[in-house]
Amino acid sequence: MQTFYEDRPICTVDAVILTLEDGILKALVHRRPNEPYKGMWALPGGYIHPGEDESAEAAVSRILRDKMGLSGFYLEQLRTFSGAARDPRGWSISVTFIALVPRERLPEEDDSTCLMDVENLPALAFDHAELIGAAVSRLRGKGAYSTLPAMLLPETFTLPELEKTYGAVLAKKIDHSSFRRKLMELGLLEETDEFRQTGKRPARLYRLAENPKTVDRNLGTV
Amino acid sequence: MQTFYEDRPICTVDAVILTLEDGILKALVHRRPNEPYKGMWALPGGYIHPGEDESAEAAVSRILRDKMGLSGFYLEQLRTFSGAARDPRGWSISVTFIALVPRERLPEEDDSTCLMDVENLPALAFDHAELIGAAVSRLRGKGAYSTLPAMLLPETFTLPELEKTYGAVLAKKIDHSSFRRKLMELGLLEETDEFRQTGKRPARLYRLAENPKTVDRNLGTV
DNA sequence: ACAATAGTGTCTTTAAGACATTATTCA
DNA sequence: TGAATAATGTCTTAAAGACACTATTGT
Repeated sequence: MQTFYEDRPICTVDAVILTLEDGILKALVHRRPNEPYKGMWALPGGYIHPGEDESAEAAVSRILRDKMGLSGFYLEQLRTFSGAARDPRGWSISVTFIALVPRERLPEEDDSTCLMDVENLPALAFDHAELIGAAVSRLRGKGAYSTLPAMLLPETFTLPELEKTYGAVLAKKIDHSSFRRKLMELGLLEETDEFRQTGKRPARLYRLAENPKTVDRNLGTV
Repeated sequence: MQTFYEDRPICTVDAVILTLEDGILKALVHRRPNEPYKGMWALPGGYIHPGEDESAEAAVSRILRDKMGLSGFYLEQLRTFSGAARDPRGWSISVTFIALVPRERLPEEDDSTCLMDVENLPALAFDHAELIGAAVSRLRGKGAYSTLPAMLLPETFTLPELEKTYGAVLAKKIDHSSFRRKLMELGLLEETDEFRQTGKRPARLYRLAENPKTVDRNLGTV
């Protein structure tokens, strides 16, 4: 019976869930409960269910919802990894996605779920370390020219928080004067009349303006 | 027997082959010789052959080589389209690629092969019009910040040719003074000591410097 | 000589970057 | 009142954009 499958690849989706914890960009991994790579850290993912899923996007949404109750987060297709070598079960395709989720919406860490510093990954199952690398590159590349990093924050946030987020994502120091200036000139933010106090002086809360996400100006200054 | 396949999607690759003809950005399409959509214009593509192909990239390379003798061109993964609705044969995945090929390396047009102006597409099979749209957006987006458009030209080219190419890809007028200045300052080009005469004064031929393809400065001025 | 195309020079505007200053809170 | 964090102002530098000019060819 297995032979009937030989000419159709195994089709899976995987998600690189990125978040920010203590100013560090981290990826969510879980211990694989089954073979292959049983017990190893791996990205959340699973088979596409043609009977159930409208598309690969729908498949990954279903899996993240069912496995960890996530919904309403930023999701974008990264790219598709494929080949005979990447999965011992056979020739496989993984349509891979990036999810950006604020830390507080992710589950707590336990024996089977962990947030790994993307700069310091252990050995992972399959080619999952490569997938995380590709996701981080994409986020860094787009980050300086879009409001993508803001997807790592809750709906409202202060400018210092946003600045720190860009700093962590782009791995560089942000000049807050130019940063604010650009955000304001481009109309990327919407002011709220609330404030949040983390340190001394309270900071105003903002939310993203609905309009565009990608801009033509570099938001991450050196 | 068909039933055994039900839980594995159909896996195909498709290529959006873009080229420049008479200053117009065009995509290569061919008439489908078989059902479904027999006789309709469609992108070149085909099934992944797990026994034969190392990866989806290898599959699309094989198909373009076998179907039209193409090799050694610029190829990059665009994204993966998937779902139950896009192919009447069943739930399918198309790993889609962009190929940039100089016009003279493509076959002549005939009854079954045609170059279509990407701004003016007829009805195409499957979701192929959408795939072309996505490819053009990607090229336009990356084009202003990389030497990607140069992949539409032969190995050596003149600066006026390159300028026209950027103009066609980005659909805007290029200021040749700034354009030259940026290319030179960034060291993107390598001078040859040959010239080509198309109009009056002969123009020097350049080739791309091997180094980087993506830069941090906007090469396409208004 | 002149039309046409290739290539250069220079000025203005705009964005980026650096850094100093003012403002508001808590202890 | 002073330490800490939030927010603004201003000057310098660099890139983008506009446009005029010079250079080299064929007719």
